[in-house]
Amino acid sequence: MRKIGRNRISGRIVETEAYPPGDPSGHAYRGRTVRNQSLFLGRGFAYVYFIYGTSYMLNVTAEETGIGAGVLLRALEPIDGINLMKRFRKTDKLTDLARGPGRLAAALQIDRRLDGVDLCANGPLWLGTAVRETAHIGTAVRIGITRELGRLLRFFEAGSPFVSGPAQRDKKS
DNA sequence: AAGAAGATTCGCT
DNA sequence: GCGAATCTTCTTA
Repeated sequence: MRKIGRNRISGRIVETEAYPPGDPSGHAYRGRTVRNQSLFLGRGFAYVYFIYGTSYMLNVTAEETGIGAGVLLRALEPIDGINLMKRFRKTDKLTDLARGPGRLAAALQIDRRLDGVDLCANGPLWLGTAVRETAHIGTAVRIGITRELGRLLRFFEAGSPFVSGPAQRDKKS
């Protein structure tokens, strides 16, 4: 859920990737830095960073205070504020509004100012409640990383047209 | 102090 | 499918 002034933008999370403690591909692997300090805040905080000179990424922290770990939000199924998302994303195509982590952040107008926000509090960005049940959750390898390639730490709602990636194959099935 | 790599996206072929 | 765009951080000299 995202609140900008009087407007609300929201979507169902349909794709995530886990970056657990000790993962060499995770940003917390080499310890706390100025950039990644939000990862160590405790559970349920936002970790936002800028990458490739083009995109912001949004993570939800996932471990107790002092332990760096997070879950990357990779795709949303748009629910509220669709017209606003279309404006932010400069496209009218529903399935392109938040399919991919950089697009998701752009659709919700997320930048560094939201780094460290408590996602379980009354603020500009938070985790809401499910609007409906999730279909079967598929499992696959993570996208765009160069280490720990074999681990099945990407999760997505099977069959959803709002999920990113080449073929949404469920490696586990 | 300089260079390379990075949890990506977009436009063009 | 391929390469450019473009900023921040970490590594190496």
